[in-house]
Amino acid sequence: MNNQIDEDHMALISQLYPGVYTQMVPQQGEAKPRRRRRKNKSGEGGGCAAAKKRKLSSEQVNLLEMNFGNEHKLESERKDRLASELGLDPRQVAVWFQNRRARWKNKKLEEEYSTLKKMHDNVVVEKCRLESEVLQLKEQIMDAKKEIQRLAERAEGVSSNSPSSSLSVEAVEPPFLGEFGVVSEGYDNMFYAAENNYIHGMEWVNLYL
DNA sequence: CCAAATCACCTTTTACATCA
DNA sequence: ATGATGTAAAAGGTGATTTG
Repeated sequence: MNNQIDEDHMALISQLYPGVYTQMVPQQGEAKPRRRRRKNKSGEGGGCAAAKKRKLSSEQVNLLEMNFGNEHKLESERKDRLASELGLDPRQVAVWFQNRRARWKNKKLEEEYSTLKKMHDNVVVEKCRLESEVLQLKEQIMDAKKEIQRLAERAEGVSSNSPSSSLSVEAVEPPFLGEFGVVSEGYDNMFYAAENNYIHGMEWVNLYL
């Protein structure tokens, strides 16, 4: 791949002549505020030997990770011990732990969010299921109502001289259908709307599972 | 000292452009 | 036309600094 000199060269060109190539790159994503990169203060060509030393070795990181696994907090005694063990400045160890804690917390939050989202999605699915169940039950009630009506009419026809026809719809309906009667006035549209949208709603939800 | 935000730099990936 | 190569920009990762 590219060597360091080439990369520095590229970086320098893009820094000194922003826009030389950018015009060729078409829109695509749209809107991209980007932090411009500043080069080393010690001048581009030079080596600026000392103050660099980025990137810890994998051995160092492994040991740090092990310690972080045991305990996220870092008492100064452990910090100093770790630092000498790793050949690092205690300050570096402290910074590493700070960054690690912050990034661990972020990760944790993301996991928590995705768990909650899954739970929410499941609740939405369950809600749809219950709504369709309500529709089904409502239909059963209507059928039962019709049946009662039918039986009442038949009974009326057979014994019209009977003084007390306890099978009249009015006599049976109030205690049982009363609250549904109220519901059917105001909420019918909602339920039917739910029925009409039911399949679409479910499919939409499934996209997120 | 800590958490949170941000910076600075490095590496990798992506999207094009150019060339053989 | 097509695969290889070069390049800028974007995205991702991480050590370090600043701020409250």
